[in-house]
Amino acid sequence: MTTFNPHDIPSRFDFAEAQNRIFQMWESGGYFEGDPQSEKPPYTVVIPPPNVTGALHLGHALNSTLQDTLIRMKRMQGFNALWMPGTDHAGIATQAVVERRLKEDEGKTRHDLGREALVERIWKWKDQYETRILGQLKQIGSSCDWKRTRFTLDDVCARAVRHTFFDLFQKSLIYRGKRLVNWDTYLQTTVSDDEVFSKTVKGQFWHFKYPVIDPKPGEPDYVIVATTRPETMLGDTAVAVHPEPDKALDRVASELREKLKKSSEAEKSVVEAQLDALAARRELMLPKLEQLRDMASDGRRLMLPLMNREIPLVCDVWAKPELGAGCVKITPAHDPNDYEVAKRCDLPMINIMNRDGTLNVETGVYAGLTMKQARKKVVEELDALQLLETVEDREIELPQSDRSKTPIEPYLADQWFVSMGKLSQSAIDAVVDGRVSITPSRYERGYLDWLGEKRDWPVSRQLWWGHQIPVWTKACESEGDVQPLTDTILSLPGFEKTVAAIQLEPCEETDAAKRAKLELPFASLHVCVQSGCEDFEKALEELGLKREEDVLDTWFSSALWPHSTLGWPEKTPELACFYPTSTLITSRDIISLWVARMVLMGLNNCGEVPFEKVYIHPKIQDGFGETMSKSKGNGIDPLDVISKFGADALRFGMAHLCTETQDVRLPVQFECPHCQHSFDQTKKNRVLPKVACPGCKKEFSTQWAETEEDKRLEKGGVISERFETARNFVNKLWNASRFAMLNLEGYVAAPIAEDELTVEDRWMLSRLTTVSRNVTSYLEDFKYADATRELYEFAWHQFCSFYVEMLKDRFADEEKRPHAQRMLAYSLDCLLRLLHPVMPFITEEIWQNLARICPQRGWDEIETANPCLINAAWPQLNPTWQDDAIENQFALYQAALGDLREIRNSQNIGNKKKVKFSIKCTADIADLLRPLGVYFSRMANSELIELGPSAEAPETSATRTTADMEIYVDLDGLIDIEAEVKRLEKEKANFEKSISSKQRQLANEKFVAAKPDLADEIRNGLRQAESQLATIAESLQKMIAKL
RNA sequence: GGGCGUUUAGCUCAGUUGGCUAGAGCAUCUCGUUUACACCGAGAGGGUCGGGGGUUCGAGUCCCUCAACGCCCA
Repeated sequence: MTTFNPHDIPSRFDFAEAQNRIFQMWESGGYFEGDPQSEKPPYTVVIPPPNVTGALHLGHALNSTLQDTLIRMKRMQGFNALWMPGTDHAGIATQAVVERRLKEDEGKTRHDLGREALVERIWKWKDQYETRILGQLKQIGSSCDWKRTRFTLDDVCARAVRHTFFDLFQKSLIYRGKRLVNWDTYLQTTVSDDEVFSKTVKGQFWHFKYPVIDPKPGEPDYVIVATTRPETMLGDTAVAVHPEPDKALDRVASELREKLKKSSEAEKSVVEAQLDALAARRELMLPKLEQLRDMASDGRRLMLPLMNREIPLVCDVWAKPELGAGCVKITPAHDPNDYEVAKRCDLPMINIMNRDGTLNVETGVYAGLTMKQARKKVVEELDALQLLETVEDREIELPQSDRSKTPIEPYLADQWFVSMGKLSQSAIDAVVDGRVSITPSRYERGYLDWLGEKRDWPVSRQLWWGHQIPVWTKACESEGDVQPLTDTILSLPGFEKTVAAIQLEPCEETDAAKRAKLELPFASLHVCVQSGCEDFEKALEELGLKREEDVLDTWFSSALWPHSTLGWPEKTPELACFYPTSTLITSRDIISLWVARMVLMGLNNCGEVPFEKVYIHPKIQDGFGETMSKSKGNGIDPLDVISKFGADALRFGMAHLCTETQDVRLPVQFECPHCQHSFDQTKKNRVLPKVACPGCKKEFSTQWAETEEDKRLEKGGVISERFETARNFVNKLWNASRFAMLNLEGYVAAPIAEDELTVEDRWMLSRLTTVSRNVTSYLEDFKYADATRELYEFAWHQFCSFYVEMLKDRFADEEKRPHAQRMLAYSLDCLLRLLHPVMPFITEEIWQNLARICPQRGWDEIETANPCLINAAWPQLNPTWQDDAIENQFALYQAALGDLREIRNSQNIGNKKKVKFSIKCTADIADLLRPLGVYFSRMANSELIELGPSAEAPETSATRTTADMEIYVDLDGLIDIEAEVKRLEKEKANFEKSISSKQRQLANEKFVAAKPDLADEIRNGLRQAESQLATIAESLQKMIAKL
């Protein structure tokens, strides 16, 4: 072992060198590992698995920092801590990225490649990004149990998914049915609602006439319907009118009147005009609307043009009497609202579209046309038939797929659903009765509301990347086929209830004749097979059953994450030890998508909630309040921040900004790679392929660089100066420790003698006690910003600025030195422990350096320091050290020092010039100040000449008055009278302001009566302030006389 | 359209149950290299708390309202 010389410690912490070394030391030492056999109480956190779509950004860095801080504290507190890492296969997102690349690079679609080859490519992508993501997490310092890293599509998770699916299938909580889904015709898949965004585009509103069949006298020959999508009329199965047009119009009118009451002046006229129009419409239209209603009730039918299909006129509340002609065409298979109408009115649903977005055989001569072509043809032909009434221009909301950026078509498809009634209720109960708590509690409501809807969860996705649904299906042409097939399956070798489960799905079309016409089977037989029964699967296939091609929604596997990662359904020691987990830390946008589903799946599969606490952390925004994302160009890579400021600074900065109510706003800067100059990103420059540095004028490239020329430029970093404060703090801590080690030479371990404790020692112990208690409870309550603020203030402005400064004098004194060294070692030791969860690297580095100089430390009992800080004990100081009297005593000294320094500054006295000063105060105060008097010299280069009631102001002096004392600084030959007059005048004004405010309050009889105690306090304060003002006025007089 | 949140110093944020002159970091200005640290030290200037109204002896804090911004759900 080389000898350790503290003089060799550099004045900067070389984080780039240290981080990897320290991380490897932790990892190889097994410190990250949770031990299922441990006697210690478990504490478990599962990571929200990042998507393997791409690299991590600062939002992940925040998320990881918070989890790591918590798990590190718990580990130090003696828990058997486990932070379970992993990544998510992210179904559609990942497949879309790889498909897009395939298209761009090779001009191929997934169909050119085939399922197997595409999935293979996605695995390659996954491996590449997973490595990168896990690397990023490690760089941040995440103390996950990396050996347990899981992936939502790996074998362990796959078994859990299959087991869950089988269980739900068997309980009939999974079923197949037809539903209207968001269909992406480009990716040929359904997309979930949250993957759909609306775009406002200019469109048209066509009004068509549908002839009435056999109108009675007085009835119109046709009704008028309006649509923004004419081609859908091919699938119309009804026209609806409102059942109570009168009441409906009344309701609209009363809503408008409500709105009018709330309207600002500007809006009022608009609303009034709407009301007038409504009244006029009522006058004109109501009889016609009522007539239509009566026709519908009477069973009048319409002839759907072009298709020449008879369709009914029905009554339904979806029709809006306040709009158009009051009639609405119903296309159940291609509009969500119409779909609901069809269910209410028992209407047929005609699917007119193929999977690729072209029209199908149901449309007859239109089959094969695209939607766009069909629209043109339909309009032209209706026009030719003189059935086109009018066309209006109108802005329409067009739903688009977030993934492919193409329009969404509502589409009726076979889908697997999870029945949510019971499952949702179990998750609602868990939060209501407090088995799961959500912090901040305001997020509970969204969770409960969402679950309360109990909408069934469509889980099939027409993708290739994911868990393929483990169901084999065969259609039974007739009723007679069902039993034999069932019997055959039941008699297959290996059939057991634990291996396979059967569901019979009768055809929705109950009319046998119609089924025959549409070539529909009588029923479908579904067999769900457990994992590990390949032979049985084969046997099914030999019977002609085909496996479902769809895969499961990615959230299905994520929902199992807390128990699937621990090996469920096997009864593993891990599951027994670490489930339920302790805390989940995540962001608010996936509370319903993920958190709620984990709760209900955890309850279903394990009978216990998956976690006790959920902490929802803020979101990261840029300086403009916009969410960061790579696609906007304002995204910051955590690695850029780490390479510039270090992982500890990134972490500290993140935690420091993590307050309860606010999102984190982080102004984003470019950093010039040529001159390191950094400058703000603007909405303009953040999307450019290259940017010129305003400092050195040289250009650098950005993530948008595409041309070879641009790519040749050096790439500029994207960072935020928000982390400077944290970096400075790291440096401060580093140097304070360096100083400590430089002064710990000759340290001899021994218990700290209480009778040797000085006032400042006891102050430090009191502070340490309070700070460690506060930091502990802040972190337990997820108040990260409060915890870091407390640590920052304490470490910098108390430990460094006062305690360490004061120790300098004591180190110089051979006699006092050993005690001072023990105190310093002890308090630094404690500070390092407290800071470790937030700043693990630098604290570990200092800890190990410190151990080389003082391997044994302690208070009354001396112990050999733990080899690593990562699993050293969390500080638990003796609460009796907390001492208000000592802290007040110290505050007196700090107040006097502050005044001294201010006088020196305002008098422009150079640091090297020593001044003399006196303090006039009571004998009691003097006793309190005396032990600290010696430090005025070091801290303000000032010598305390006299202290006590008899102190007097020298002939030429500057004066400062506090509640407890008057400070006279002897400025013989130095005084700047004008400056002193100015300062005193300002001081006087302040006091006058304060006095008059107090007087005003005391003159308020009601206040004095209501709060006598507070009034007394103010009265005292007033007396003091008045006496101080008198002193100031006197000094001011004297000064003015000298002018 | 509904819900939640935010608006405090040039910037990023604190501000407990309403109560004495509203705090911090960065930035700015002044002074300063004394045995850790210029990624440092000392000090100063700077805000009437988004607008309006109300409750109260007293409002950044409670209530109403308007406005802007952000997120979630329709």
